[in-house]
Amino acid sequence: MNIGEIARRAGVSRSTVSYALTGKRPVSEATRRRIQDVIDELDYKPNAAARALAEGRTRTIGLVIPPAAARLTHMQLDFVAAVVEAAAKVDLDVLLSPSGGDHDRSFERMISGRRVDGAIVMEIRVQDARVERLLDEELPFVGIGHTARADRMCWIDVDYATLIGRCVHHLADLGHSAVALVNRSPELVASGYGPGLRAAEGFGAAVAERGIAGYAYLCGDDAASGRSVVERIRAEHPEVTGIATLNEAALPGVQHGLEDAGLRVPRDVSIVGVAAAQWAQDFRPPLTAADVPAQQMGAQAVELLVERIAAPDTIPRHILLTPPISLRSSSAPAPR
Amino acid sequence: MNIGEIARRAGVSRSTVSYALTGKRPVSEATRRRIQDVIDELDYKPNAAARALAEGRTRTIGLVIPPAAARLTHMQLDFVAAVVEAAAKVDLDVLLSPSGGDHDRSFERMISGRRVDGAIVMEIRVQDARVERLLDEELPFVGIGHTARADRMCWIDVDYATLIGRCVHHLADLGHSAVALVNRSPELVASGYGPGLRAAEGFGAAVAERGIAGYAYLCGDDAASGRSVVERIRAEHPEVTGIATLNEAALPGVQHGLEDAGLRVPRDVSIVGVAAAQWAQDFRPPLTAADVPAQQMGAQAVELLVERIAAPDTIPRHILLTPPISLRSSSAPAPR
DNA sequence: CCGGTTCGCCGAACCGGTTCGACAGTCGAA
DNA sequence: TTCGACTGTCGAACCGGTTCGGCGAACCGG
Repeated sequence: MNIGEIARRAGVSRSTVSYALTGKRPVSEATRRRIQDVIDELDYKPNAAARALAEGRTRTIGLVIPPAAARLTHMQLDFVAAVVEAAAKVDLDVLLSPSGGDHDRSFERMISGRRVDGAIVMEIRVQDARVERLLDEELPFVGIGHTARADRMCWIDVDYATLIGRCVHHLADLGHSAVALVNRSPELVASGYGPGLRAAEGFGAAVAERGIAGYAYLCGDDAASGRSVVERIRAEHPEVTGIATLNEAALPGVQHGLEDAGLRVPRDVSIVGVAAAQWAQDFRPPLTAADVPAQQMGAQAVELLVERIAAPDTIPRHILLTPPISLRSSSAPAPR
Repeated sequence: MNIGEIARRAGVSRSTVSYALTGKRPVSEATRRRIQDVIDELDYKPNAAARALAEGRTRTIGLVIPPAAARLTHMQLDFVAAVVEAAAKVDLDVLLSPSGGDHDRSFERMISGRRVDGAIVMEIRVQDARVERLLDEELPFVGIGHTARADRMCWIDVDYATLIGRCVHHLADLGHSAVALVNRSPELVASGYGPGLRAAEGFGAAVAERGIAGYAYLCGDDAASGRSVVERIRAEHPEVTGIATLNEAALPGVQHGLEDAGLRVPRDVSIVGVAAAQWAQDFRPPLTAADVPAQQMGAQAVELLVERIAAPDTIPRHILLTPPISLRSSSAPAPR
């Protein structure tokens, strides 16, 4: 069931079969048919490893996701699904590597074993060892998020500073005069997670601009942490009536916490977030949020990567997204 | 940067380098060190495609997930994460293929291109073309769910019939005398999705056994469908006070629908489900549910697959899980 | 001192494709 | 009628590893 077998049965040489298959050189219609018939009969499919070895490319892209320990947010999940789908559309396979900031075995295998033609790396840090590694392996890649040295790489990112800023403005417009930011986990932000850092910046700037009180909180990416951050906010700044967040995972906990404190959303406290559209809609009450277009980002990431694989030495392109805020039911005028 | 280069620099033959690397034949300590030094200096990593070609195995497993169009449930998500993690632990890479009941290009590439040593196939149907394909390619695989001819393959499944039965019994124990089943989508069940079929069976049996009224509803896998199924239930059988479900995705909608009807959970209506533990906990109110141990299933699936790759001709093993129901706050005695 | 093991390494073949140079045959133009 | 171009195919080399048979040297006991 290899190419030699096909060649023998069709009475031609192996190279002719190869050319008939790839179309890289013309083959007469008659032989092409004869070969095709044999192929159909045995339903032969070329061996991927052999082809990869000879061609020097694998027709596979790597997708580096956060380690399994940290469960993916809905946004990330939608993104992964979109990447897989977009890749399938252009006949690329997707190899998964669950790798954190430091490159581990899985990541290393993927990169230096040349198992992929390029990679999409999620959850980029401001300083990211994986990016350095990819740069000096000269493997094409696209980051979801960007490092401090943004010009050296292709990336797609969401403008968290602006979005969180808009959340604050939205709350201020509604009359809220004391708001809190529920950021991502301390570890993540400490490790230089861009969205966390930029959300804090954007929050600070917007709060200052509007002259309202703003308190930034870090919060673990889980419901329990969400609940306890509400307790802290209530204890330290009971006057807070608006919450802006990019921490999806904590939100159910935040909700529980507010309930425990006898507070209703949005009557007593408004919540505005940055989240996956579907998820924001299904939240109760439906969440006023900047809907991150994760599917679109996934498709664009693949597009960008394919482009870069084809032309690795061009100037890296960047895409910075700033989706509008969708008004839903979780925000309302401040109580008085 | 290939094995020949290493060999030349270390002053040995290519085969010796190979043996030093794999340990498949003894190499003197002195040469081993010399080779290792060269390898470290150039940080050489063997090319995966070449190795795969020569060895006849790829050190990669395939994970066949439902197509991206249908978003994954939390259960499935946890499962995927667990598989990736478990695979990484034994130095296996994971190749993703989003493929529905009919095998498509991506699936076909994976299987017949021999890109993987084995596969884990999610969302198995009672009759599944992919299973047939895998069987006649003689590629080791593990199904999540089982076909009508269960003995021919390895699988892991959740005993939905029993679990939904237990949900009914739980509701009956609480005094509910009219209950409804919110099943998965009509298309899915029509296509022979085992859990949907067996949930209906289990529901029917338990309802009959307890002598209570039971109504089975199919329901799309999304919030909107959840809302409308509640409307239908209210219209057709207003006496229903208990809902059993395995449709995670519809549940937020069910919740909204009940709210719209002025009904509170669990005061007016109890809900019992089969769902991912984490998700059930974060639901509001926390969901009484049979917590499907998705992480454990993922790990077991990998384990089973590895076993099967090592010994393809043994009798297929099966694992049927029946996790206990965790009591949370969504179920309560029937109102009277 | 000799014959048989054992140890350590080498060379060649192989895995299954792709690709390049060459060559025979046909055709058209000079 | 000859020469050049083009078409269709072949053979061989190559991609970068693994694996097997064999060979020389060291080592052993008799």
